[in-house]
Amino acid sequence: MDEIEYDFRRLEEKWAPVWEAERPFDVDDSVDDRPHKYILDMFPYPSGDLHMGHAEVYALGDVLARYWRLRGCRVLHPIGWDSFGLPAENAAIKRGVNPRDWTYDNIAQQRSSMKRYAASFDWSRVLHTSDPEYYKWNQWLFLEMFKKGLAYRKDSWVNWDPVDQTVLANEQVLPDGTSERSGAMVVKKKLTQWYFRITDYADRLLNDLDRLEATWPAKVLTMQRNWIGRSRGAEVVFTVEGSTREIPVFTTRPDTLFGATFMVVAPDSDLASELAASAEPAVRAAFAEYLTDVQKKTEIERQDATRPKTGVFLGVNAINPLNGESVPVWTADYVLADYGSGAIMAVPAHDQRDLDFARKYDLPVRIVVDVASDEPNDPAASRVPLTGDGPHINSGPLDGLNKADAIAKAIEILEEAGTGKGATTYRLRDWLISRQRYWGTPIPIIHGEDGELIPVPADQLPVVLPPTEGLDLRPKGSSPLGAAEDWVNVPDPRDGSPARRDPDTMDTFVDSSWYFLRFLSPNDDTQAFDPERVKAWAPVDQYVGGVEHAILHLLYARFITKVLFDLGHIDFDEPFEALLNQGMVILDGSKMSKSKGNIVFFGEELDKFGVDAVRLTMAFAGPPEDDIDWADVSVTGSHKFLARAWRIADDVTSAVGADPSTGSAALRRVTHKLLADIGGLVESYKFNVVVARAMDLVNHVRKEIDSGAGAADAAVREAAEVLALVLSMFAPHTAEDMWELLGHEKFVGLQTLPVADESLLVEDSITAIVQINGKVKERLEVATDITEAELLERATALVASALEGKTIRTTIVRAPKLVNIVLAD
RNA sequence: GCCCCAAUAGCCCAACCGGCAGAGGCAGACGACUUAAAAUCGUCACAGUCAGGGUUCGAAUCCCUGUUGGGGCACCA
Repeated sequence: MDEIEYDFRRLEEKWAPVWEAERPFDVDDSVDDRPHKYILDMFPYPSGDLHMGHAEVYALGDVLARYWRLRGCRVLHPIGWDSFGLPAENAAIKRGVNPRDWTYDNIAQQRSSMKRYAASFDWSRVLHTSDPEYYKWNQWLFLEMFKKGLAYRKDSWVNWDPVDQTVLANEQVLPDGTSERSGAMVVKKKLTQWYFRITDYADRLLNDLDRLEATWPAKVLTMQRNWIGRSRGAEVVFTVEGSTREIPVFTTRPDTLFGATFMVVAPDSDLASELAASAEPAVRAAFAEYLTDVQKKTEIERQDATRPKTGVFLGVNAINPLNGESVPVWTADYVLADYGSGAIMAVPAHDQRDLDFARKYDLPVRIVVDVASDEPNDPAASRVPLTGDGPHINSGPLDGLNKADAIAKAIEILEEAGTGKGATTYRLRDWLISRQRYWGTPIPIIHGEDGELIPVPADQLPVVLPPTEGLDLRPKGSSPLGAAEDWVNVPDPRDGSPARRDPDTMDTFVDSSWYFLRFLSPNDDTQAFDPERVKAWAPVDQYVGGVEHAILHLLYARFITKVLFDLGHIDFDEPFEALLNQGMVILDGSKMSKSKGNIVFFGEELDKFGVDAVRLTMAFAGPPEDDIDWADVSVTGSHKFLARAWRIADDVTSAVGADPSTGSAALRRVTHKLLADIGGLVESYKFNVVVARAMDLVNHVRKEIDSGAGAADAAVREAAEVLALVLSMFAPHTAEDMWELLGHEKFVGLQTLPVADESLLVEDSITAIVQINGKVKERLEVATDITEAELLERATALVASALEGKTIRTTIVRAPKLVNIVLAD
């Protein structure tokens, strides 16, 4: 008797070298008419070794990649590294090593862990965003955008991280006002920086989310919609009294123009300074003092909506273009300089913030919408503004109209008079992409002595980072590259006169916003991506990654895709057809962290239970989007199941090709039911259910072998083969070995899943239930094609005693499953 | 404060269109094998679906209210 037992170490050592040598999952550029599927897992950042979060995402992504291969598709499943970024640089500074060495050492470690984990990646097309061969095309992309005016410089208030000593994009500042990277409280600084004009794409980025409704998580769609934050309304131009100076305001409620009793300008806006400058000295002093106060406030203080309103009168009045009324102009920090025009008309009767301010400074409150209510409607007394709908009053031409009609009418009047127009604004701001740090893609711009911005000529790309030798990488508020004299001083491409390179590097989110295209032709040194390959593979059919990128990375990738579409480089404008966000791996109800000491180590889990058991556990723990509490799952249980499955393949004694129709029909039904259901289950991400069904099949086969048809039955072989195929998605070593035990040639992962035989699924009898008043009373075996009349007759006969003396009010018959007899009371 | 999602056995989770609450696993009890243990194999038990109301012949499933947990947004005019 064969004494070999299931031993995950033996299987890993047996199969890893075979896959490494034969590369079954590499995809070449040959033409192939199978359907193509591009399955992409978010590529990792190389900080240390892989952790349990990686273990989850790469297990689940691989289930999908391997599933589509079993379905006969040609699958592209690449991997690479998002290897530029601050952590590398900070770690390098701390340890005195080169950020490049630190990064590539970590990549080497992660790469070997990833290979051990046996995800079916195409290892022939690995890319690292920190390779000049990659970032050359990042620079190309930047210049494409620069030429179209989509990359530009402006002087503005920016988010400054005082720890990392660099600017941050709005998306990198957390709601509490801290930096998502360093955790430091972000401060505002006025600096000239590079931006991408993402706001030009706000409408499309918002509207196109509708197309992703069925295939992206609702949560991500909501977050993106909130982030873009479109508001429709009107721009209304007020004029400063006794001057020609104009104050444009944005409002969503132009219908309440007659209720505007004052105006508010953001204190940190240019407009406020200008207005104050021409005011009398007392006002100037008061403004200066207020501005200083405001700028001392942290973001978190400023954003606290419950904070009492403060402000200063600017000493001027402005004329309401609709009714000619003169209203005072104030400045207050509840108005933001960088939203709308940085100024508002205040309608205290119908807006909470304006009402709070009016009450504080005793400004008039005028009701212009007659909101129906039983309570007395007096916002000035109740402190509650009237935000409902109703006929307008005190509003001249708008009187009697409801909200929607009054808004339309107000815009019409403004447009006719040339004092305003319908307008839309967004919460989304332009994407600030320059960073004052070393380890990133150099911005390929040369600053001429005359201040001109000159693109680095295409034949001089890439602009390669200078060596770190002699550079001080410590954060100091300006890019370390500026000190690399040999690098930064270059001849002006126009005439050879002295010029300087732009010393900043790009936000690493630029790198990751198009990497999915580079995977299609990673070694092409003539272009960023090959249009033929793009046509064959893109867009990505299935993207898999963490919800932490719900806004940042996904919004940027969508934006860049639309830019590339507009520039004619690609013919689609959404990068990711479907998105799966996996949850986190946690421990004992909380996030794993070094400081809490509650960490499960990736390598240790693999050592203890084996790669296959860990991967299977990731899939089996629950719905993929839920968090997995490692304390709640049993990797041992997974291991036991795999051993049980493997032994079945070992037990099979029938020959390859044995005709299953001669075998156990009951077992065949279970096997084929799984085959029939597996597609729907995997495609709706119910991997845990697939595993449960595979366990069920194992239980049935075991029973059949031990106390049924026996190991030689052909249906047992059929079930074992299906098991090997299904398990290849979760447990590649075990499945490959089972496939071999069953007498087949490698590779199980390149096989096609058999189609379910429908005729085996048809049951000829079923258990019908008999209810009285909706309560189950009896069960009976009936033919599946029983008629309603016959079913009712048999059911009635069965419960005859219970019906005695009762009046039947009605009967519900759902043949062949159910009869419900409803009695009159 | 506003919006969204969830709640099923001791635990993790299933349940197609409203039709017998249970597919699977963990933990548990018992048995077989064993000198014994582990491994293995087998058997068993356990909830009426967060609470309350409604619709329906019939509700875990649909509707309303609330509780708890999670997430998002939050001075964006």
